[in-house]
Amino acid sequence: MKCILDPINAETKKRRLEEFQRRCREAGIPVTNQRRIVLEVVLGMHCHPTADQVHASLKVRRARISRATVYRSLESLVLLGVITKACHPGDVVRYDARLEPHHHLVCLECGDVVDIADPEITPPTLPDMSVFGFEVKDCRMQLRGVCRRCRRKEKRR
Amino acid sequence: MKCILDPINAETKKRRLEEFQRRCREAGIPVTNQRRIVLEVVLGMHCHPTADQVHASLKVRRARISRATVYRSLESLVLLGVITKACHPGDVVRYDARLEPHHHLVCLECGDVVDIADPEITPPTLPDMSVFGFEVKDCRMQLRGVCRRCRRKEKRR
DNA sequence: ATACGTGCAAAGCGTTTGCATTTCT
DNA sequence: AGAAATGCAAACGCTTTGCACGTAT
Repeated sequence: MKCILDPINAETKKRRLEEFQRRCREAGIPVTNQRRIVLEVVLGMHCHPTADQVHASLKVRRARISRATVYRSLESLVLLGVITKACHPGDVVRYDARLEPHHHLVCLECGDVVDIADPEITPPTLPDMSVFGFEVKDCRMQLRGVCRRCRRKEKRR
Repeated sequence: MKCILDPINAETKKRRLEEFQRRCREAGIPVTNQRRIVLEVVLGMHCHPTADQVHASLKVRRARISRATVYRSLESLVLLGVITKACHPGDVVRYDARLEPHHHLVCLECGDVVDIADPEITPPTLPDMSVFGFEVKDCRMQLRGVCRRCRRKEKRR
C-alpha cells in the first residue's frame, strides 16, 4: 500500500499559479509579486506549513518579504480559495496547499499532520448537511493517533 | 435526519468523572479540586471550548481558579486521555470532551465546529496505518464548508 | 514529610494593526 | 490618478513559566 502523498508536481504548480491569477482578476484584487511568490513557495513546501515556516522558506529563496505581508498574503490566498487553512490540534495556524480530496494522519502528541490518500475510506459522495443550513465543500478523514517518532519517545520513558 | 449531538448527559458525566479519578490513581497524579472542577465544567459546555471560555465558565459557577491553572489542568486532562484537543482551522487551542466516535462540521469562514453523528459515513473499522509506524486511535470525518450564519453574511454583501 | 499543584505576575510568541510609502490597475 | 498592498514597528492576545506558597498522598 502506498498512500503518503508526494509533493505537488511541477505541472500542477503551473496550473495552480494560473488559477490564482484568474481568480485575482475575477475578484478584482491585484496580482502582486509577493502574493505570487508566497503561493509558489507554499506549493513547494511539505504539508501544512505555518506562516513563519513560509517566511523562513522565502528567506532561503532570497525573497525579502516582510512577516506581516506573508501573513496577509496567506490570508488572501485562503479568501481566493487557492489554499485552505488546515485543521490542526495545535495553537498555530497552518495552511494546506493541496486542494484535491485527501486525508490526514494527525499525531495527538506532537500535532504533526501527514497527507494520505486512501480511496477505501473515502465516501463516494459528499454527505448532505443542508438540513442544518450547512454547505459542504469538502470532506476529510482524520486518523488521529500517535506517530512513529512520538511512539519511540514513549518507549524510552 | 437527526445528527447534531446533544450535550453530554448527567449519567455519562458521572461515569467520566469516575474514570478521571481512576486514571489519576493509575498515573499517580493527585486528584485536585481544580482539575476535577475543570473537567466537570468542560463536560457541561457546548462543543470545543477554548481555555479562556472554560475559565469564564468557571467564574459563572463561582469557582475561582486562576487562568494558568485552567491551562495546566486542561493539558493534564489531555495527557490522562480524559478529553482531547479538537482539530480546528484557527489559532486557538480548543478541547473536545466527547470521546465516543463522532464527526465534525467545520466552518472555514468562522472556524466554528459542530459535533455530528452520522453512522452512514463512519467506516466500520479503523484503517491500519502501521506501515507508517502510525498507531490510529480514532477516526473523525471533517465536513468542511460554510455554516448557516456565514452564508447569510455572504448574501448580504 | 515530600512531591506535586496552585496563584500571581511577568515573559514569550504568533498574529494583527496603524501609518507612511510603494505598487498595481 | 486612485485604490490597494507593502514594510516597519508597535500593539495585541493566547499561552507558558518562575517562584513562593498550599495541598494531596
